[in-house]
Amino acid sequence: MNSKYKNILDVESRLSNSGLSKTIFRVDLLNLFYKSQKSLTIEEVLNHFSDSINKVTIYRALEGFELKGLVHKVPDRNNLIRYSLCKEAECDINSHDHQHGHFICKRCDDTFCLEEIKFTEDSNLKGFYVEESNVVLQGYCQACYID
Amino acid sequence: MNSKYKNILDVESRLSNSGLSKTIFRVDLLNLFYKSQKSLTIEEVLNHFSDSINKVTIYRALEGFELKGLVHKVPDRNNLIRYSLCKEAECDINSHDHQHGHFICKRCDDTFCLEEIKFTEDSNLKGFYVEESNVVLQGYCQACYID
DNA sequence: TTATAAACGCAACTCTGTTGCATTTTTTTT
DNA sequence: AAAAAAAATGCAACAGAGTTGCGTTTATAA
Repeated sequence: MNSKYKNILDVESRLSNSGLSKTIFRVDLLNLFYKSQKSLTIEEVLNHFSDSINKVTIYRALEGFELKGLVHKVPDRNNLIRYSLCKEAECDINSHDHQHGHFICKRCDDTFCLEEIKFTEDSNLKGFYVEESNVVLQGYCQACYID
Repeated sequence: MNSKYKNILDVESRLSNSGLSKTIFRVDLLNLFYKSQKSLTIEEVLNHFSDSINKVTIYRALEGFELKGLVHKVPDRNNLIRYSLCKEAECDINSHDHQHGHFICKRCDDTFCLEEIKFTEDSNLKGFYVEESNVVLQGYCQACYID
């Protein structure tokens, strides 16, 4: 059993367990996130499917994935909707729990999840009830940092 | 000399020192940020001026303010353009230097700057050249947290 | 296999933000 | 203080991301 096949199995069970239909497109879409291991905008998803999928379908699929705890929105330099895969241990249908950071590249505009960066909540924060925390770094990623 | 008058003087000199024209609108706009001490969207600015100012003028004024280091963009829950006042000590025409955090309320969608939250850069971050860092917290602000 | 529910595609639409250009206001120069 | 130059403003038209409604198709449950 190769890793690709295993991947698809995992993906299908994640969809089923979340109460989402296992359509060809949704399996491929979730697999795309697993394979690319990066955050994606709607446009990037559209390009990957060579415009064979309607953009509305993409918006709705990702909206559904987010609701079920499969993906989460990440900040985007151009204020676009951008999603990243959730860790199975952190999120589910009931709640998202993200403590990791994000890095936004100022040149390629990509957003990366940084699992090694954790922000520990300061419960002394007066007047704010904090549910999620998120560190956003900006700069240049390896590919774009040529001085 | 009351505080309001003093405020306007400061505002006018900040505009002049930045090489911006002291138009009635721009003085009022910068003053609005000083007085309200919160982040503002274009819509909120439009409402404040009761639509007497063209939206294009607001976009361009804030774009200019940002370029000169007077205001900075802050994350917005609805992916809108949202600005907050810069500290004089931190930013100028040459560069923005923000180390403070932001809190986004999930109910009123407001964004607050949290000066008490600092994120210290981790220079061990492999493969990323970090220029700016920003902590984004989400939850409920005091006004909206009614359990 | 049929009934029910979820997902999809299309078209039209809303909304935020942008661009070009003519006009006005501010600042600089003489 | 007047003229010239530069910056700011308003209008209209536009661009692009994201949304909504609805009829059709596909998947799931009975």
